[in-house]
Amino acid sequence: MLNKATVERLIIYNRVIKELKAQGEKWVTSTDIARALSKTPSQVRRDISSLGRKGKRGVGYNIKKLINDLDSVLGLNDEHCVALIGAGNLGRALIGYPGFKREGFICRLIIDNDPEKIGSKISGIKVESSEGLAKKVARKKIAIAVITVPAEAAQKVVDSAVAGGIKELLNFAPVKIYVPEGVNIRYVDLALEMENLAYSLNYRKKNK
Amino acid sequence: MLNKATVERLIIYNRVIKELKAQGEKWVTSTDIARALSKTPSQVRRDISSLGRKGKRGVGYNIKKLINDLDSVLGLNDEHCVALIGAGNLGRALIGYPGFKREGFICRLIIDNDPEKIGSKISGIKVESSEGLAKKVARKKIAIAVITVPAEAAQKVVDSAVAGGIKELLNFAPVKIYVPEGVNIRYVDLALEMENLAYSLNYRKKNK
DNA sequence: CCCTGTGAATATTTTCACAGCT
DNA sequence: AGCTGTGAAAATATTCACAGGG
Repeated sequence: MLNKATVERLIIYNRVIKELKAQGEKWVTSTDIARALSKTPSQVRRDISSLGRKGKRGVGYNIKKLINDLDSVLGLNDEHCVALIGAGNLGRALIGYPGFKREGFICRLIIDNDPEKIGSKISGIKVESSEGLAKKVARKKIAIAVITVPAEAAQKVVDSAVAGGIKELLNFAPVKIYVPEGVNIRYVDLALEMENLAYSLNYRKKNK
Repeated sequence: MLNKATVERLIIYNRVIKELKAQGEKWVTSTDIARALSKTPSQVRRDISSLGRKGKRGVGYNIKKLINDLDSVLGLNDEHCVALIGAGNLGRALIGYPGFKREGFICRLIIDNDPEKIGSKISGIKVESSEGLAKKVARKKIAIAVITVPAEAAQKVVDSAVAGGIKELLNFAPVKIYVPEGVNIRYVDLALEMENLAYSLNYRKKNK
């Protein structure tokens, strides 16, 4: 298991290299990648060597082979079934996001408890209530749940999703969620991002 | 300047403690906070002591004073003027997000180049084109820009925003943005989040 | 000669462990 | 007795620097 920071960097390397491939490049060096990302070449080499891939000394990495390895390690060769839990503005924005489908994430289930939304369709998928969520998730073999419900509803829907067998979650609700050992939950917290900016703004002001 | 990881934790401590305050608590210990966040008490104490605040040995921290210090260090006592650049689904979701205003972030400028949107109002603010963006930003004394334009437009609007004096940006476009020394840009990258989940899903599958 | 792969060195972050105040 | 504040230790992460293959 690679560490979190390494995986995040590998994902970005993969993007950059795919960009180069699209431009017709065949080889890339650690220095090229590093420059595109404001990292050190040494770190790029360390990260790539953790994949086991061997570059050619004096030349660099073969782009095609490197992308193969990256896609394979990162799990981007298969499609992944996703459930969207919470069909508000944010949820709808995510589903409509072009990178979503392109990278192999297929939304197969949309859940919302607003009676006005239940039964309507979003991007061709019918909105269902959270009644029997665990079963719905299991039946559709959902692998990833994206949580965009209000904070107070989040723990409950996560519990149901986990009961339905989901082990990978992306949570947008600004609240700490407890999951059993072995379940992976990532947080995207917009207020937290904004507050980070407020901190550095404030720091700047105080130390002017 | 506190390090990034410490600031992120302090922001969360602040939330947890405000919650406790709302429940009528007057004192909190490092262990209480740690438990709510799955961190170690030792780390909580280190983080809080980096604020300079002194707790009471044998008792813990006075919640009211601690919140004061946190709000003051984190810059949450003042309001911050925000520009939303890109008024698509995601941008509109952000502006409508309740935590946004509550935490003191006021949207004062909305930019979009879709002719259908220009002149219309979102949350009471008129949508303007990106023409003369630097001046618009400077005139309204915007401190923070939230970038939700498509990837290919992102670098350009960031350049204008920075030319207009903005030093704090939150970027949702899935592309590396170059900013001058001294400008702070944070990334929220939904595809990256999803790909992280794909990695651990894949890892799980391979090592079953 | 150029660039990788990697041991060793360095830097950073987290945790331990305990003295000391209330 | 209980919990903080903090040196010191441990664990992690990053960078240096160079041997060695193409």
